[in-house]
Amino acid sequence: MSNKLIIMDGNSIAFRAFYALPLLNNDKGVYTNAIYGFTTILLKIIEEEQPTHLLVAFDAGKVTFRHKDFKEYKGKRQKTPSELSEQFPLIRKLLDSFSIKHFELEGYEADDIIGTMTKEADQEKWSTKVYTGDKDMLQLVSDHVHVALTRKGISEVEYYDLDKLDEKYQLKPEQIIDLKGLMGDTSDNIPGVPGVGEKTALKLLHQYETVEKVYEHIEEVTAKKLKENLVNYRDDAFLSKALATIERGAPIELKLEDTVYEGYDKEKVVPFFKEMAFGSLLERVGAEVAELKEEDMEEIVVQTLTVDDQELLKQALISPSALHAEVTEENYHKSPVLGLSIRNKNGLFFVSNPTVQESKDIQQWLKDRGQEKWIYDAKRAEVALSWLGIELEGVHFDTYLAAYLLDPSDSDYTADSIAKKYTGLTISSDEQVYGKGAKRTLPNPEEELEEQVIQHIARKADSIYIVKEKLEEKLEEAELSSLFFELEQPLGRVLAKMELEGVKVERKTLDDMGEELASRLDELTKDIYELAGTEFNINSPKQLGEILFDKLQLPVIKKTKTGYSTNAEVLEKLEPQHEIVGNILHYRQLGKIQSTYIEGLKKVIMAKTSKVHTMFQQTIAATGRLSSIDPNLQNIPIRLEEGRKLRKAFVPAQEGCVLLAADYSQIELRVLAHISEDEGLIEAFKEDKDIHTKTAMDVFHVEEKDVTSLMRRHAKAVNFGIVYGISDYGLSQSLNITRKEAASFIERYFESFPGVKKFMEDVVKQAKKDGYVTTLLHRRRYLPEINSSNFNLRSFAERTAMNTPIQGTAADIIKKAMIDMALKLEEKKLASKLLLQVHDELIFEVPKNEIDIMTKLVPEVMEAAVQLNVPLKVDVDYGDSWYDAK
DNA sequence: TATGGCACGC
DNA sequence: GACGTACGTGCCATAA
Repeated sequence: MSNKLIIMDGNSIAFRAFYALPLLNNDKGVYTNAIYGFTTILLKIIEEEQPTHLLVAFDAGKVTFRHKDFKEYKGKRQKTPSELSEQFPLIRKLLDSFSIKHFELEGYEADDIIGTMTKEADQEKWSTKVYTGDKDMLQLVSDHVHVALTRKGISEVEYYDLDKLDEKYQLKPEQIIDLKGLMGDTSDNIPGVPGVGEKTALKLLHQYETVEKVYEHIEEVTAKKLKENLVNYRDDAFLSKALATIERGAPIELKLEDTVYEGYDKEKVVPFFKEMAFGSLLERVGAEVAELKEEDMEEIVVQTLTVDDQELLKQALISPSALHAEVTEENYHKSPVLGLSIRNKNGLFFVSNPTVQESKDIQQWLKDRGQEKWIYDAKRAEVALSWLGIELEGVHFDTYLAAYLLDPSDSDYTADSIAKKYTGLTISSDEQVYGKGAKRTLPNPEEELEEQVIQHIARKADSIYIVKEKLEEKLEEAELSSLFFELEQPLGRVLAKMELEGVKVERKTLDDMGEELASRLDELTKDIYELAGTEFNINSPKQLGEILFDKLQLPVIKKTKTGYSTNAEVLEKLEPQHEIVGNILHYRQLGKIQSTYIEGLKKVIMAKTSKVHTMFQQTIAATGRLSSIDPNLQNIPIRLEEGRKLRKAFVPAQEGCVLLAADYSQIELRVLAHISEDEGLIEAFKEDKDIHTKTAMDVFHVEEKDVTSLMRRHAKAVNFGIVYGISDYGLSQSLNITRKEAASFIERYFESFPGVKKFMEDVVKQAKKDGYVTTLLHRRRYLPEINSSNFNLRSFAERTAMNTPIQGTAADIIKKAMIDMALKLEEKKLASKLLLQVHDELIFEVPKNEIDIMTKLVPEVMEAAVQLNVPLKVDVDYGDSWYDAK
């Protein structure tokens, strides 16, 4: 078998991994992100390359022979953050556990070790590949030696052989040194020639091949400034070239054969992964240890309730009890309930679906609000049971919502991970029991369940019973109890009723619109094919890119990582250049309406009732906002008339009703005025000024009458940026201006609203100190990256610190308003119903005889949801469809 | 089946 | 040493 050697540039890969991944730490508080990333790459290499020999080279010592020639070498480089340097010993330990050779040599860099080893390997004609993030290494490429450069992220790499190098730079490997000699390298503090970047350097090298030859022909260089710089910085050019040259004859005792790799021993790797808490990687190396199957778990005693066993029913149906309803389908509006489990001081009980349906005792207990229940995802249980005609009341504690409030940035609130996270208790996940993806098989709800499934369902109630106390304590500690008991849990009930009520959507209206769209799309398609001179899939960005930029030779504005960018922003710039572009934009617009909204909505209308029943997700957004799925009713078009017409299909379900929409005007900016106590902003809202115009007046120092529409548009975008926490880059994108200009807009905004500036500074400081930010109602969001040494991660966390109190408080307010409104409707015995929430807007179905009272009541209640130091303002309108309630 | 590009809302 | 920029949902195409 032929030899295959892989050499990893240890420092470079570790750096890459460190900066590509968030600062993970394991349960001991040790940072592990670089180790984790390093391990993923390593596993990938082992799997994909199947090397016979493996070596990891590290830098050693701060001073290398390069410093003798140039003491500023790597001078400007910031010192390695401690969060990373502390991970290096563990990376070595990782390699030891894999029985992989690693090597370092005092006074030399990893580059030189790699240079020397690859030279030997090349002579022996070993197929060799170097994994690194350092472009310099491209100088090592030869027939036998290839280089894999890490790209974005950690696992994406780009492979270089001689052909690829020629294709990309039209250079030979040895010319990489010349390239760097001319252009320098700021990260290593290698000077190069001022004013010479990659483009110029490549041009020179394509013409003259080497630095030496460039100087031999220096008189031929016509560009005056360039020639001057080349002449003046001649020494730097040669020095830089020397510094960039990788040593290929370092005094290394290591022999090629010493790097032999014969596979790793699971017995050694598994303990290390466990120590690092690399759960997912354990699975990847096939550690059976992680596979806790239901049948392997200790069997627990579960008593199955029957309709007649009064004695057992008496034990099971008490207060308080943990209750779990196994609702298996993702969409709980159309899911069976496999059964219930109950855990209390008397033990653990299971109730099959037929028993639930039959037993009046159980149903009575379920709807008795005096019988306290602890539950996981009460809304799911309530809605699914409700579709079966069974009521659920008396939920005192929902572990799902509690886990969300305790850490709203988490992405996994499955019952098993909550149990694991808060009590260390291991129970099976649904995936382990039912399988996932195509292999997911759910038990037939008509048939008796297997013991394994009953155990699984029972264990969930068991875990709820155990984890509840812990969660309750934690909520109290984090001052989240009232948010939990008075806001989030009651809101869950309100949402359940909204979802169950559903919204009527007229299929006929959608059909008609769909037909018209289809024929217009047909026309557009024909025109586009005609203009393109060929038929292609307009929906494929890849094919579209080829047509626009290869065939029609339109200028490339932006690239994505897979090819040309063809998004609306790009197309709008190209629109004047070719007739086809406008057609494509229009096609996209109509196509979106057709596929996502017309066809998408039709799929989810329940035939019987003509209604759609969304699911409001209460644990997704870290700011506290809701989201809506299946269908998403929070993104129905409104901006453009063609899409807005869709709203005509959303109508009252009941005869003699209208739809009423009430939206908060500028709620986020009012919240900002309140929190920041900025005088100018407060006054603007007290006087109910047009806030964007007011912003423009202050930022551009003009009178109201002199505010142009452009100024207002810019001011509006700045306000938008403040509300959504976008960066100067984001603002520059949305206004199509330079980043500098955007930054100066933001600066001028802060000058005009000093209170806002102070708030932003204070909240970031506070977040750095406490590690989290809060909203008006104490919602909390942790920002572990706010003290990161990584500029990007830190900046992002800082913007989040500024934005979350604003957006989160707005979310608190409308949630409170929803609860208040639900109470009001009940109290006043009104027949009006709350149907939808769209972040700052509530939609009701209102009988005509209640229109007068509701148009008054809804704004009143919404505006009084909380008291701020500026008024809240609500606009209201109603009509025969959502379209007409504008 | 997973991922990327794109577009809709706030 | 790298670099990517409110969020969430859902569609389509494409690669794996």
